[in-house]
Amino acid sequence: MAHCPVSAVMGLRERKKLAAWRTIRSTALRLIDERGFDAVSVEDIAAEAGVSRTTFFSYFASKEAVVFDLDPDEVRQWRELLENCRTDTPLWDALTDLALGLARLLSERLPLQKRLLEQSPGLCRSTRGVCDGIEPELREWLGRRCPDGDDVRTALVLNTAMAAVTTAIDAWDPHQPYDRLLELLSDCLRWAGAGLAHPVS
Amino acid sequence: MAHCPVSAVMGLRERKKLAAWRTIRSTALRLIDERGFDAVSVEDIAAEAGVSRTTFFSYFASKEAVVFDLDPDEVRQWRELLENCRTDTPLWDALTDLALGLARLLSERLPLQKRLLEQSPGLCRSTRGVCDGIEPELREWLGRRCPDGDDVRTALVLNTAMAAVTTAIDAWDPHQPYDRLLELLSDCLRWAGAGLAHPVS
DNA sequence: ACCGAAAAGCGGACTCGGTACAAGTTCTTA
DNA sequence: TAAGAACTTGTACCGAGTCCGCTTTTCGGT
Repeated sequence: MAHCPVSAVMGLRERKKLAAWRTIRSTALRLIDERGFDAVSVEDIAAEAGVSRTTFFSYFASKEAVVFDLDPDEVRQWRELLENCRTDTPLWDALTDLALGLARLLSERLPLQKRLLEQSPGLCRSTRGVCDGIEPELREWLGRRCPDGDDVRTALVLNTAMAAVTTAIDAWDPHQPYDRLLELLSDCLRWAGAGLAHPVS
Repeated sequence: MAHCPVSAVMGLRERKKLAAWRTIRSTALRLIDERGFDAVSVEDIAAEAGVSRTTFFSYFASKEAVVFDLDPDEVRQWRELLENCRTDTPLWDALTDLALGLARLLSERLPLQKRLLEQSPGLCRSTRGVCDGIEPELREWLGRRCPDGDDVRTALVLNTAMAAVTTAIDAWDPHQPYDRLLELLSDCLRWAGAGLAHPVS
């Protein structure tokens, strides 16, 4: 089997699993886009995707997760981004680069997610946001990078960076060009980095 | 009836309502403290408080709300804090004062809430946090104070301040003295105000 | 003191998200 | 090819949250 690259890397099982994941997700996004988050039940999604409700929950931990979870490919790329991150640049610059890199990575999915958020009140009230999925790994990365730093300060840096990213995504209108989002991200991170107590620079 | 101060201000109806609110809330906090958030159902709370499940939901919009909602008295004091806020001090200083004032206001309830959060995984995953209840009014206050400011920057200031407060509350151990929390709040707001890109000052 | 209106409380039925489990099916691997 | 792991499925169950029709309590005017 060594001559067949795909099945050498991924067995049939894994390939089917990924396919099912993507079928469920795309089905869900389509239905939610059509009817709104609250008007689509997990049953509907499962039925339309040709799986059982049980199976849906074996792929996604919650109904919101099907909107916000990252594709395994995206997770892989995000991990690469984290690993290839230079360690000699100042921390805040590194975080800014990561945020912009992530935004480029998600350029396909983010506009849709933004649209769904806007037209689904139930989704806004949800625990999760567009970029919450990456937080645990980012937190771990930060801990590795600042092993002997003040824990409170490290947590503050992370939470503030997340707040800046959230603010930028919030402020962005999905009808605007994607570059506008990158601009907002860059602005928000620069402002937060420079200090909100100072006047605009 | 004008000679009776209490019933002049609040009719029997209102007084009963407030009493019921406080009964439900204190019952809920006691049960949750004893058994943990996830092991107490709304039924349990309602039964123990001597009301029906329906009535519970007429007082609190969700199960989490019974933990996080502010007492009407606290809301009143918080509004006074907002109104009496000086308009000549720099914005970030005003926000810092508000945060510290709020923390003093909630000194009774916050340690308990923090304890409940620590021992109830279901509560952590919740949409709401300890200080989310005040956000809408704070946002409105901020809009009134900066009517002609850049919307994105204003949103960033608010979100960052909230992140700083959340970080401080997170970092605080309820077994520590309450002054330690005020210290953490002050530190986090100072750091965020000075800019996370700068070294510690 | 009484009456009609408004507000609050109640029980019950319902929807839906999420979990547990036991059985069946499909892939892997030795 | 057979044992066994991984995946799917139906069913039953729990609890949060909503809706509705009904009764009880409070309020304002007479």
